[in-house]
Amino acid sequence: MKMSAGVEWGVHCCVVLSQAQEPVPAARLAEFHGISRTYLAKNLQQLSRAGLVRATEGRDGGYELTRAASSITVLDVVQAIDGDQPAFRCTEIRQRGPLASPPEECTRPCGVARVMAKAEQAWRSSLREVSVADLAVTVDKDSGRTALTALRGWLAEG
Amino acid sequence: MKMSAGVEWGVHCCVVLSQAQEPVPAARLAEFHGISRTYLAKNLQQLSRAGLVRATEGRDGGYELTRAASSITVLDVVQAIDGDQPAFRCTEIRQRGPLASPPEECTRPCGVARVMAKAEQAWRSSLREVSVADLAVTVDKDSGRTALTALRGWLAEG
DNA sequence: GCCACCTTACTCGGATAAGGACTGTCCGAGTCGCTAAGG
DNA sequence: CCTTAGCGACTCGGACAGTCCTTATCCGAGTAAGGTGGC
Repeated sequence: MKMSAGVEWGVHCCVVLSQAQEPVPAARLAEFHGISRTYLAKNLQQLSRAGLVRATEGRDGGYELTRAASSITVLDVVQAIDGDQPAFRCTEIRQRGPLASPPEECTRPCGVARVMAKAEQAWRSSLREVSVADLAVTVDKDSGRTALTALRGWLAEG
Repeated sequence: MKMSAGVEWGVHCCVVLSQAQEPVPAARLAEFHGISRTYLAKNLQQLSRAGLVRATEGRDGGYELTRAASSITVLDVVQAIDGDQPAFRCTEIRQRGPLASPPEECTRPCGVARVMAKAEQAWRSSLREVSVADLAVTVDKDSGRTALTALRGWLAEG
């Protein structure tokens, strides 16, 4: 099981955008993180489709958050980039083979699927508890309260 | 994010093995579930490497659980087949770019990685709470208390 | 001096290749049970 | 009748292709700002 690498970029980009007062171009976000400009664009498109960020075209355009960073959860970003389909997909093998369960007994999901679904529910709940704004605070604390100030300064340079 | 399809097979196979009194060949497990015989063998090998099942060669050989079904958790099976690496892998992008964090500030994992790790911890905890024996009971209940009896009868046929 | 238009440069978006992982398959090495011959 | 050697068949294990998804990249359509010319 592997999560898309773009998720990490997307989350960090949202943290950066939470500190910006104006649209930030994708190229600038890529430069800040030292990552591929073209591929990051693809991930930002997914954030845009999910409605987390708004894209402004033309000169002085770029990306900006569509709502307050405190109301964007990490789960929102993960699902926007990595998809919202569950990791475990039941293929209903209980209905196959010589002792297949008859369809009338299969009104509820398979027992295995229920266990997996519950675990993923716990995973999503944990990610839902943390917002982009929370992350920004955490990152700032880890740096000794200097990261956000430096970030805002760097953004103003552009 | 997608979990290997073999996980579903592995869990169901463990439930079957929990009802067996003698080794069950891979071919028979595949027949029971109506799935590919050759590919299932690959997944069973992973269960064997993880020490969850024991393989007996030669005639009347096959697979059997190495310990009580009540002490084999769903998490054990998932990690045996899908790997035990975390879904989220931090690439430390905080240490890249023009405002890279100096290494001396990076003694703790990145804030984003910590959130992801906590969520996966919750996911693993949920899977750890359910054993293969629990699953067998669940499957039996869903079938109106007929599945396990039928399964044991089918196994005895061989 | 003010307004309208045009040019320009910059932005995103979707369509297009390369790589890697998962899926699926095969055949060979090893082992156990059965059989048959001998004592 | 019991022991033992040989045989046969069955088992798993690792090595080998096919296919899908993720990763990575490019170029074109659209847009807003800024400059320029006219009024």
